[in-house]
Amino acid sequence: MNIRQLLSDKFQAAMISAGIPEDCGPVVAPAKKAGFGDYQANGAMAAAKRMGTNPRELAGKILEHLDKGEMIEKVEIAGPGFLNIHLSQAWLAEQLAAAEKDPRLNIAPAAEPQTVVIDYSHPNLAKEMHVGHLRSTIIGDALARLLEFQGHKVIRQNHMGDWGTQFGMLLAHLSDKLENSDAEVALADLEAFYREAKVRFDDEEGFADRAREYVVKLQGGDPECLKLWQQFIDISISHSEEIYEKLNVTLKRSDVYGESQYNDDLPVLVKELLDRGIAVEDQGAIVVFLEEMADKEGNPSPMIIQKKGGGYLYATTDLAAIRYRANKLQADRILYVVDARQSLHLQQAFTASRKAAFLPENVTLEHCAFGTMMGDDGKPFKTRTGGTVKLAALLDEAVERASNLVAEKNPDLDPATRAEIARKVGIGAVKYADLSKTRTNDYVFSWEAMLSFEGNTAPYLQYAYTRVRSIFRRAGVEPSELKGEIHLETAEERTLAIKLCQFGEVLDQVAKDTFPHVLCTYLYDLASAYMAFYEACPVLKEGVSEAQKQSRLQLCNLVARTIATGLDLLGIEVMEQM
RNA sequence: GCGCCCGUAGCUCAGCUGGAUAGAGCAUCCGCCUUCUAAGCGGAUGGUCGCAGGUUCGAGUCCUGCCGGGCGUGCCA
Repeated sequence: MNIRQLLSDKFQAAMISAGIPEDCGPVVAPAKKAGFGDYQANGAMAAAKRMGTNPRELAGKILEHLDKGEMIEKVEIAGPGFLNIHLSQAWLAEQLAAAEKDPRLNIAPAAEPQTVVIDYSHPNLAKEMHVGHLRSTIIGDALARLLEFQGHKVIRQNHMGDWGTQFGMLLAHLSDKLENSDAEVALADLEAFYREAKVRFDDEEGFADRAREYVVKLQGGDPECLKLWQQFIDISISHSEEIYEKLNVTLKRSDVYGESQYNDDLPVLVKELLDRGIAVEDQGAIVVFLEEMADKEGNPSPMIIQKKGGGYLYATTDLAAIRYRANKLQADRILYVVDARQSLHLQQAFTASRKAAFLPENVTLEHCAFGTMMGDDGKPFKTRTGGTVKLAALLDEAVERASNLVAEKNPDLDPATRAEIARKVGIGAVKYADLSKTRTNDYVFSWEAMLSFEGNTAPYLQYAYTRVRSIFRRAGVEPSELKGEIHLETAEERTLAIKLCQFGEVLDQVAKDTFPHVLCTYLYDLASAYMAFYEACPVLKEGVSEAQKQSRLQLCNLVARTIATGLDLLGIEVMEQM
């Protein structure tokens, strides 16, 4: 259920009946301030300007043609031509009752389900996952969950960096190591392994040459070499899986479709582009010149797809991936949850793939860009010594910090429960801190802010959830036993009711714009509205009638379910107590 | 040089297709626990929305120019 859409349709229809051109939108939005109704329609003023008439009069005319239905209680004209919409109390209560009965909270699955490919996480197998992979993994996973909930077919693509010249050095080193141990042991610490290989590559006589031989052998499909490489891949993926597990991320081994998968297609693709005249040789390299992205002087933007020496680049792989996703995977929509700094490269890949007609025109390519994670000092997030922060260490620290706080707030919990709560709170805090910021901006990673548990944080939402659950425990009632109508008597109940009813339109918006922070803001507003309700509207206390109690318990339950569902779509867990 | 992004309260951030008096949280100050978890609630303080023009009934939002910061920019990913 999408209130905004329903109102937009109604007002659009009224505007057309009133003789207003169809391309004048109704501009419906939730009311900006208390006292301006629940929603407002601001389209009359722009329309009046277009038509050269008086906006207030036009607003009145729209009202004459408006079908208020069951939904709208009244509409008032205000100021220069604002239409302040008051929703019907009975209608709101009906919607809540429907949500209460519906496992999906009255959220209908998408009318036209799409196949959505989401490219996210993409760790580099030569290195352990570090903070650089965090945002893509968290944001991508949230989008995957949300689109899936909406009924779309989501295909996760973990475009792992499992190929490239650095593998020569790694395989040469691994080959030596395997004389004394097995791969599992040799690769227990990927970072150390990488460093050792790098040192040998730089310093050891003859090693660099061997590394280069391995590259050639690997690319030539040498079985021994492929076997080594496969072991490397398997163990590296296991490392990533541990992180995904800790992070509560849905990526599985079967979602891995690494760069190497496109190897066979690269020469084919380059040849095809050359044959079709889309790519040309220039200074020894094969280049696609994109006039579509030309600069002021008209110089086309160059995209190299094959190096002078014959090697391929990630641009080549990206083109192959687009073709694969659009055609083999039959995607309607392809999302790239990739660092904003790669914006130009992706634009080039998108433009080139259009130019080459690698995908049907109606298939969209969307760069869901995100900014850099910064430290408290405003510089890219690093360890004290300037090193890369490993994700495993970061997550452990989050849980440990949360554990200390849980122990402080609630010392009576048994150790096992405490550990479980600390895990959910710590991981949730890290994820929520990231998801709640506009993804395109850089963001400051601060333990203090995310674990202060105050304001717009995961623990605040989790706490709101436990408050509801606590009421049910105390009442000795199961949500399924609730009965009677929902009454919206106080201002707090009404505010809460409207918030609850807005869940659907928020999900629609996030699905469309791919900005998870919009969902976070919504959940925070909902939790805040619940906290206010909690203070003002007793549920189990003396003097509360049975009917009122039943009504309020239903509101409580809807809050809990909406928060739990919303957080679940963000990949964050809730708990019964904290 | 060119391109993209950012600049909103002391700090961290919202502000949706241009709309009514620019909003939260943190910090600071003042209140609220014998009753549903105070990881909470209510209130106060705090902003020439980087600067200057322009578009119009109306600009934090759109356009132009400048200032400041970040990132990217032909053979890494």
